[in-house]
Amino acid sequence: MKVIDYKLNADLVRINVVEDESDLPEFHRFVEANHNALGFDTETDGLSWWEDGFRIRLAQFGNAYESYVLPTERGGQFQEDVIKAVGWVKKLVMQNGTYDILCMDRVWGVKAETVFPRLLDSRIIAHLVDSRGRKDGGIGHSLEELTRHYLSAAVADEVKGSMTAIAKELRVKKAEVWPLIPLEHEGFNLYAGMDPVLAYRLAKLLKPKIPATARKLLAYEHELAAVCAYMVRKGIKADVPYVRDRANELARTEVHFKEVAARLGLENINSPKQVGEAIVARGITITGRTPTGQPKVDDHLLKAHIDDPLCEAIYQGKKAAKAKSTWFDNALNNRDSDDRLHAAINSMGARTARMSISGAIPAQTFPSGDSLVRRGFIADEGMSICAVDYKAQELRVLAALSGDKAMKKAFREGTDLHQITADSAGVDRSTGKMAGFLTVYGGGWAALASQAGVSEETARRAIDGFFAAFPRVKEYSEELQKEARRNGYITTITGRRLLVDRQRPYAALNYAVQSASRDVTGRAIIRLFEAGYGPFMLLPVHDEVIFQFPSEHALAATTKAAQIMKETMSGVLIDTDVSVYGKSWGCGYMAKGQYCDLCDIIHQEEK
DNA sequence: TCGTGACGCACC
DNA sequence: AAACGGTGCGTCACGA
Repeated sequence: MKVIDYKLNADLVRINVVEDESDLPEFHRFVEANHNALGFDTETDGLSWWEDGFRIRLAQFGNAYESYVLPTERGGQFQEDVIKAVGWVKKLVMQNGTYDILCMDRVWGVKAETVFPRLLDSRIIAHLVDSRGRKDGGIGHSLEELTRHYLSAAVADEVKGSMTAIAKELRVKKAEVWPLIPLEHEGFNLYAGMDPVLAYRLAKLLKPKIPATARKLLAYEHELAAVCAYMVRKGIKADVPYVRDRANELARTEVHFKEVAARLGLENINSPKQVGEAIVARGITITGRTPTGQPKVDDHLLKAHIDDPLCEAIYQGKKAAKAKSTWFDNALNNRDSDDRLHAAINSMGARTARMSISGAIPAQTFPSGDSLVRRGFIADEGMSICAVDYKAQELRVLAALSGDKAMKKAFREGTDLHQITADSAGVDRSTGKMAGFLTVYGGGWAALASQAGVSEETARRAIDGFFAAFPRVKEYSEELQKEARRNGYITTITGRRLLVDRQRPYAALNYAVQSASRDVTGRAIIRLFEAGYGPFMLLPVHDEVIFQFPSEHALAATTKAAQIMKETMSGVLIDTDVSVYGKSWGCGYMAKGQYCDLCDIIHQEEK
């Protein structure tokens, strides 16, 4: 046994590094003495846990004062004893436990279902205490950020710095250090050994800080994280030939337009500076400015001058390059050995707790107008991709939360809400629609004018018209702002405390609506799981859930799922829509008349 | 060389 | 009176 003593403020923390099998009895005694609750963490090869040959190099258990580091990479008794301890400890305190649980499931075959019920996640607790990231003026939710704020800045610096120093020592990039570092490296052992201690301490310290109204969310958030992890574990099959074809096609497009740009004297289409200069040189005036005062070169400008060959080349070239790398290369590079892709779902991503879906399946950014990207995701043999989405989820939630009579009535009777706004304001429907959405986002007439491309006067009329049609919405927003000014935070309908910036009280309405909507989807995901839909759920995307069902039962099963997902909030039905796509996710996004080579049919309906 | 901020763009 | 909310990611440009 190697012992490292470390000072955390006034406390001494002892890190015991298991070196050979004769050290294991002492580890057993430690686990037995602490079997009610222990901090836990692993150190792995990297982040791509789905790759063959991926290793869990170290596993660490600890309480507030002591930890044990075990070299699981050496397999045998070390790995076996860690698996036993993981199965035995009543409460496992982890920082972002989803990651370690997925690793253990994949690498060791420790079923995630056996670990999640005993997880206490310090990140979930921290989010319920203060949902803001560091950039938003909060503490943040990473182990380093939480340690720095709640425990010790010195320890945060040292632990973070230690891996940077080791990378330097080994002459590799920081991201490459994990598979290379020797298991017995003392700095690595220290870094590893402190993690479960910090997670354990943070959970203990932060749990009492959860606002009383939000305490009931703790169990729910852990369940939700678990169901999301099960979806991540399963993954979605990629249609590799399709994805490869698109990547190659986009590469050709990119090369072509880069050559066009080069002939016209522009070296780098991705450099905003170069692009700006080149466009001005062609006699085009750039009026827009970025927040830092630079000439604004964006989609809007390029589209306005799409007749200019250089503008067209920049626009098309950039678009192709971005699409290729973000969606197609990403998919090809992150497949597992069965050509499945595994998203990273952060079940409490945003400050409103809205989930984020990123990594190998950045579903949040998939183009919604066509099948280009979604076509690359296919159902398993004999299955069909299906989806249930909420109809105008945020507006229905707004109706429920505000209690606006007219808005509730519109949803009850199925009348067109945006037309009501349009009629009230004397504007066209699309402007009325934008006024509604923009109001939920806290926007005003100026934003509407620039976004909808209408005059300031029309924009003012549209916003006024929206509030005239739905007067309770304005009152509700004002009530929330008052609450935010008084307390510095609002409490959502589910009891979540959301801090509101003093300078932006108008954001309170959006927070309330966005967060309540997220919880509508979150509760639905748990109901689906409890009803036995777990094996068929593939991915949540904000206001929808993607499934695959056996093709012969697809419509019936999706319809049943849609029933389960529906709920009534303050008398407003948060209604759902059913979609049965086909063999690929893209089948639902195909244009009318477009032929689908997978399903071997011509699509009749436009999305 | 690496990390980070700025920017732009894909979404809900 | 007015106020554009929330993400992830790729690239460039800059500074430690």
